[in-house]
Amino acid sequence: MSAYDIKAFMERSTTHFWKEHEAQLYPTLKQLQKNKYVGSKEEKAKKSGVRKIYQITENGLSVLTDWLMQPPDKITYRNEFLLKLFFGDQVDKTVSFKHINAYKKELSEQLIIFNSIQSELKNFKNLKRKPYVELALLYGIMLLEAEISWCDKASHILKKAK
Amino acid sequence: MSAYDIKAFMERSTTHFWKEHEAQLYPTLKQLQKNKYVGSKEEKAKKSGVRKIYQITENGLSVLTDWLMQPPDKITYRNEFLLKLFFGDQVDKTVSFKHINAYKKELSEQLIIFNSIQSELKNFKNLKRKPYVELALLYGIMLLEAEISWCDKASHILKKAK
DNA sequence: AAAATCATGTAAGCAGTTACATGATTAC
DNA sequence: GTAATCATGTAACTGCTTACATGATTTT
Repeated sequence: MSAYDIKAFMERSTTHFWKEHEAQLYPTLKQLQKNKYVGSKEEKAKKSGVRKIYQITENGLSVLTDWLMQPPDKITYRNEFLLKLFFGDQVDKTVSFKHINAYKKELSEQLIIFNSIQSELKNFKNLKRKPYVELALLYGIMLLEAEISWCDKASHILKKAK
Repeated sequence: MSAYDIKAFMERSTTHFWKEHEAQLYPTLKQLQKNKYVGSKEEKAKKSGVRKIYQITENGLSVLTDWLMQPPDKITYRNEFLLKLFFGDQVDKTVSFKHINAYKKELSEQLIIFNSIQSELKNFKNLKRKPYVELALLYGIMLLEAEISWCDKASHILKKAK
């Protein structure tokens, strides 16, 4: 794939749990090539100039699978929404209600999208990767549902608080 | 509070949704003071040297409350666990099972901790901030429960996948 | 005697973000 | 004609992480 293709692929598939900026993608691929984890060839681009097509090397694949097999690193999780809510006593209570309601709306919209992706996925019968896509999607759906139900409880807690 | 106090406070309270490294804390406070958002005075430290006690200024408080009132920014969410699982087709299926089981174990241990914090919190009767602490804690508990139940479903999906 | 706590920070390197720059083609 | 798509990247800045440095006191 080209950097551009990778970007499009990520936007379609990993965007909800892993994003990269284009400005990070180009130098990263260059670095990977320097380390011989990927090779590249050039093609005529559809509209102008050249497309650089990258392909993983044998060594790159072995490094990748090694990485996939190791337990995931604990990476920093940050939730600005919760941070603001946690210090909600510094502002008027209506502010927290607004934040919760806006958050719930976003979550609900996202859930609709995930549910429709799930329906579409059922039509793909002979996709080898299907169960792995399903897992990630189900994770998204279940977490969204939990967050939505938290929103309702949270509003309730705030309401009865003096 | 001093930088050291802030660090201790964060570890007790915000650690599950916002962490900062000490090495970030010291220069950040310096920057805040330069911008007149905080002032500082020096005290004798308990064990050796001096303690720098920071206090928010009027202007700092007004900037803070303005920030609290604005809807949260969408910050990058990254989940390395899901990323590895998503590409689970590149490695043996047992690898994904292991990842899921290890993840579930971690979540369960965390849930026990959160539940005990929740029990303790009930004893604090006249804490003004209590409902806001409760909200954040409940969020953690509900999300953990959802993730744990996802783990079981995920194992099941993988089991019936060829 | 060693490790943890209290308390301050600096330095170096890597990662992430935003803005900028270029240019053809295609869809509205 | 304007916006979106295809396709590449660079530059400048900001943020994050790891390691290092110092030193007294208290707990194990």
